[in-house]
Amino acid sequence: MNPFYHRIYKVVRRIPRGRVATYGVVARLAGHPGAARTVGWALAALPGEADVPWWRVINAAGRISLGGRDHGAVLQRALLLREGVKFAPAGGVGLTAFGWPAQAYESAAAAQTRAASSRRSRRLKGLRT
DNA sequence: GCCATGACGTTCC
DNA sequence: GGGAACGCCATGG
Repeated sequence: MNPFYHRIYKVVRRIPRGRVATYGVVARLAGHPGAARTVGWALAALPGEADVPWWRVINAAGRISLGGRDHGAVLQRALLLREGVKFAPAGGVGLTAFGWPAQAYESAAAAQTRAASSRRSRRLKGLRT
């Protein structure tokens, strides 16, 4: 297990129940600001039986990123709901309310609104618009 | 060692 | 408010 992954997992384990953190924040806390993608990679490598609350990690928009990859998105939403995390009608989580650490989202609220969702699909699998 | 890919993020148009 | 581009980092071929 690489130290990077270990750092990431350690940070994720620190996320309190009923709270969520973004990939970017986790990456920052893990000592690798900007390595948000790597966080996703690390979480994707989780066996599932690991003691890491991966479902508490979402993107900066406050949304679940799994999408159509698996049906994991449904599972993740269910797990979060079970912990008391409420989803907005739009399908997003209020990071200013459930984000952890809260101080990391005070100024990030504006950004999340703007970057609600972006070019994911096209660049992801070559799907053109 | 270079190229392509991905559970992301921020900024510009 | 939605879409497109660019940047970052680690992994796999």
